[in-house]
Amino acid sequence: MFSSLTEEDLAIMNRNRFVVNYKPGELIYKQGSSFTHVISLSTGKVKMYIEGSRDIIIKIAKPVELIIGPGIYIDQKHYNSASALEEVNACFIEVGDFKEVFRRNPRFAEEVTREISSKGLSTLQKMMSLNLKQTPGLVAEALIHLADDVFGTMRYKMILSRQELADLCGVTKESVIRVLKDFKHEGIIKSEGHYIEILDYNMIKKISQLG
Amino acid sequence: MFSSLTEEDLAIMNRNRFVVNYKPGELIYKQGSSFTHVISLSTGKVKMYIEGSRDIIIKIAKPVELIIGPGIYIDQKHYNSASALEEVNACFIEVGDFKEVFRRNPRFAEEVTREISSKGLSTLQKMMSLNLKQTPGLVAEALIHLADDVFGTMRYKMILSRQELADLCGVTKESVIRVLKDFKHEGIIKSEGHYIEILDYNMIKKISQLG
DNA sequence: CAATTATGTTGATTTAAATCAATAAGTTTG
DNA sequence: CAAACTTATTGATTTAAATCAACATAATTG
Repeated sequence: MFSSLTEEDLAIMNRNRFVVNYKPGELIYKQGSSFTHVISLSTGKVKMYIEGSRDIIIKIAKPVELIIGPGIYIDQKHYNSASALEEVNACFIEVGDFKEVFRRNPRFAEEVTREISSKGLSTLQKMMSLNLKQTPGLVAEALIHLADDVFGTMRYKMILSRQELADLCGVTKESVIRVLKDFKHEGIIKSEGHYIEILDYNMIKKISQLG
Repeated sequence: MFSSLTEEDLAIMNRNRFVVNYKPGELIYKQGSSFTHVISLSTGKVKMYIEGSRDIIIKIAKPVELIIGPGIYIDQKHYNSASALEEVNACFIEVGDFKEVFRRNPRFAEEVTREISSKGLSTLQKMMSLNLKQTPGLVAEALIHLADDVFGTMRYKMILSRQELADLCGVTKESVIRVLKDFKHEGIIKSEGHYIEILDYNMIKKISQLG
């Protein structure tokens, strides 16, 4: 992802680096708190969410991903919260060290800017969906995000509670449940135990796109 | 805004710089098109909007503001459209020249990253509002944006049509009209001709915050 | 393993806002 | 300046989804 890093650059970022282990459900950082470290997610999936009058899950981050937000060059605050969905190992790099490399290495600076932009854009596009699509489209979109981006398979263990799935869709848990039921009856998805399987990918894609 | 620029930096950006004049209503650039220039808005207000199944106005840009989006370091595409609300003069800087300075001057790079992050964050926060607030709160928020950020006065000429105001609030024009009527009856705002005046700023702020 | 608590499901009701439809007020132009 | 057209306003109706309330299932714990 950051192909431009030299040995020296890496040495700088390793100076104060440390690793932390989180248990499922534990908070990694909280919206509004000080943005002191860039986090490289080594193992385990992470719930990235914005807290407002209700929570909105913007994405499920998976290894190996750099967790960095717009606050790093604004006011050094976090603009979302992150919590572990599974056992997580995360590598913390001091913002000061990170910024030092940013200044040393212009190509890295470009890559970082692209990374921040790219994450911001994905979040924005998610929020656009929440505004434009209705419930079935939103649930379809969430199920596709999980299949394509998070698990990489059509069948996966639903590690989110119904409430969390609702937060990912930006609707109430009752609405999600009803739509899932419909999808099941229409043979688009299957669910057994905690597993969900997308049976008709084309159909669910279509529902997601039509909104 | 970009205090770090040296004479040499400016010379690079001036190499291919040119100015364009737009009449009210004219399109400055279109979502999806190639992001070839960073734009410095010299005079006139600009409507920044995202086109989807319906338009959403993300903000009204005013002079002197740098118009730059996340696409510059992703795929060199525009992720929104911009059109002139008034007569506009805009200064075009080639993306190549801009990026050259970004690489030359690390402090400028930081400032640019902050600028892109900051714009992205504002847009995101607007979209969050659209999701969480209901119509009166959204209309209040839009009126405040115009008063505080765009015009800097409590009384201003409403240069947006009702449809555009609706697009700024993320609701239908009928809904906007009804809420404006309510605000008027409650003595929160006044309108004569094309002018709007906020009479009770505290109240409208409260409505905006409560949602 | 029974009891308690949390999570999930279903149906009934309410509600906010969109849509639909008709009319009014402004603008533009031949 | 009247006709044609666009934009704004108002009221009636529909609709999607939230809320509310009851119950079921699963998970946890003494």
